[in-house]
Amino acid sequence: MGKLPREFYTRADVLAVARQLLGQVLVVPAPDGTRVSGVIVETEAYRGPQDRASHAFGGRRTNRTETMYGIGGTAYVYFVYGMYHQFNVVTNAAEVPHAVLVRALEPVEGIELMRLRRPGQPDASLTDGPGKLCMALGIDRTLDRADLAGDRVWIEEGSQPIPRSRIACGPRIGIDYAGAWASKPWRFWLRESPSVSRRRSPRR
DNA sequence: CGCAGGATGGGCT
DNA sequence: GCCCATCCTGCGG
Repeated sequence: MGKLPREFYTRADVLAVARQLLGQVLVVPAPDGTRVSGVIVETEAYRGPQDRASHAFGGRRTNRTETMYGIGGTAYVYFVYGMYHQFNVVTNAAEVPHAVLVRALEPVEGIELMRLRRPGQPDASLTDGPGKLCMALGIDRTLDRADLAGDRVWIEEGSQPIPRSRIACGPRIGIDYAGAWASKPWRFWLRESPSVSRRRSPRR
């Protein structure tokens, strides 16, 4: 399976990109060169500068948010809560700060290494959250601004197309401060996936 | 199972 | 000095 082409990311509709990232495969090579990967099963769209929940709300442009003003197909990785990282994909043209947060994966390759990186955790929670998947794949700020067309982190086409009926949507998580924007249904997930994040979405 | 509380540090007002 | 696009543990039912 090949890497998703630049044109996948540079499209103007960040909601479409967020939906269509479901089923694709996020890959990060381990230090020994082996692959650690997972199928993307949950995403959220962030549409700055209008979107109050976006770090780029109001056109805010700082050293951290500068990444989002790059061209679609760039990794935006930042640090939160003093101990976690979040992996996002920049979309749209340069200077348009849109991005998609990857919230959960279904582990595919490198599961042994994921277990070492997530000691004491059951397999079911190796990558079922945005901070967890970064730990499992070894994603940190050194990957901020990485080009997804490069060889440090990338996304490959999944093996099967995802029918629309398998995709669910709802409000984004952890952005209650964002007023009306907090209720927009810009979170997308694969309905039947056991790996979708648990927080505020109790299993069945 | 659910929920409360703590950890922990960079980013920005 | 306050705010987080979170996770984990421990405790109660």
